[in-house]
Amino acid sequence: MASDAALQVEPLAEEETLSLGERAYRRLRASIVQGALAPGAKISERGLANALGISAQPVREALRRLEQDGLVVTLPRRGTVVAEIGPERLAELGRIRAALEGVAAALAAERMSEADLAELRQVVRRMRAATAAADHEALAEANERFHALIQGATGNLFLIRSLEALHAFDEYGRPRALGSTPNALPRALREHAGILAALRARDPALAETRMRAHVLRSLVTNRVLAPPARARRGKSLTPD
Amino acid sequence: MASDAALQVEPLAEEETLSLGERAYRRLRASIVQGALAPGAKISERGLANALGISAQPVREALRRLEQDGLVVTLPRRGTVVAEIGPERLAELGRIRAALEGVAAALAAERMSEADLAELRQVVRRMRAATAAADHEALAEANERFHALIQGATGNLFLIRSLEALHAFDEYGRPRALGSTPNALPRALREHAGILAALRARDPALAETRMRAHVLRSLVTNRVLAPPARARRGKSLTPD
DNA sequence: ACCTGCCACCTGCTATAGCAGTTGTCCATG
DNA sequence: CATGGACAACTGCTATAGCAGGTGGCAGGT
Repeated sequence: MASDAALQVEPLAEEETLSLGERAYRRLRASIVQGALAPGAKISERGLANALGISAQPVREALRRLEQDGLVVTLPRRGTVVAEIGPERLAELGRIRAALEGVAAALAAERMSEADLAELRQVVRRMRAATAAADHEALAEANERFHALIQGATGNLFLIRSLEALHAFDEYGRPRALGSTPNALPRALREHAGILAALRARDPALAETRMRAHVLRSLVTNRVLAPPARARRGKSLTPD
Repeated sequence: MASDAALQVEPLAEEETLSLGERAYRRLRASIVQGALAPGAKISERGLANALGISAQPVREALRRLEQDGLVVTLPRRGTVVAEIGPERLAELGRIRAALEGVAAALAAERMSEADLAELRQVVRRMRAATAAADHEALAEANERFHALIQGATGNLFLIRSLEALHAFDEYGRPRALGSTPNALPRALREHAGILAALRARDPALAETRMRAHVLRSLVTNRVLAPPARARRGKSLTPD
């Protein structure tokens, strides 16, 4: 009787098996970047603890990690507050992310396995279809997979963790123009294809350049970075 | 257990006012990058705790932060082990650091105050004297201050924290050739002066290029990066 | 000798309690 | 009325205790 049931493998609920500290970390991070916790708001370990129905240690652990991410700042024995993140800080983080994704692409060009390259080709193929159908949801998912594949191919934990933390800022603010220019989709597709080509060619420098330009351009269309007015001029010293 | 002997490291510093978690974090990180804790070594929260004479919570907190840095990896309910960091991983981290320091230099070129620029000039002046006198110790200290000033000028917590974590890897391995080429010192001085010039000129692109090249070159002379075989293929940072 | 199942021990993980600074309020005093 | 100081109520921080899951070894059965 029960033996049959014992053979059944658990459905293994997806993400409910995480530690409380990890869940608190993600939840708090989401609350901050989504604006539910306004900048400057005071955070109390105990307060948050019984608000979440858990103990104070996991909360403290989460706050420490958030502090390392720069999302909160805690003054010893005085309190913890949500850090102020203005548009300029957000732009800085975007530029940092662009640089890191560039390095990731360079490393991936050297180390990526053929299997990963094959999956990447599939992803770009899905992107092409989604672009033609203007399926934004599928496009976002494919885009996520695209970058995750490249980052994962590096195998560098520091790089992956850092980019994950930066990725959380993507939905900061968020009245970002959905109705961007109609040629933004095809352009992004071209850029992705170009990155894939560089990876297949095992050209680290080219992959890095293209990836970085892609991320920067995407940040510009999302209004987090200002359009490069004169930044692209010759890099000569301007005499003062 | 066997890690008890490995815990004996430097007196570290006179900072007694830091939290136990913070001290445990730095101490453990130093033990790992200095090789006192060999890769693959098992770390027990309780074991470390009464080896350090403190409770288990600060230790756990430190381990979580080290995990985010990629220095340890913990399998839930099974144990925590020191991550394997081979030469290739070290090279990756060096390239990441070069990219991040480049971004820091670009941001500093835009935001740096005149006071910071003045101090930076003083630091370069000290470097020049130390280079002439071949005073390695003063040179290292000035170098530290040079980079710290630039990073601090960005005011970006994420950037500063990440670079601090990466900086810890500088003394990983460490049989690095002290008797490097005799022209290494003047070259480093020229590079620092060049970076300073770009910062004074408020040229982000140039500052980034020079800073990144400087860090990469320094990593090459320290034997953590392989010399660029096809070095004349410039990594153009400005996308077209 | 070999498999098997149980059990002590280990691990990370969480909760509770209490310490030590900091801050704000309220009453006493000039 | 203004001012200062002590007390109460916070805060982050640390220690202790105990839970749940995983591992290894030892005994008992085949």
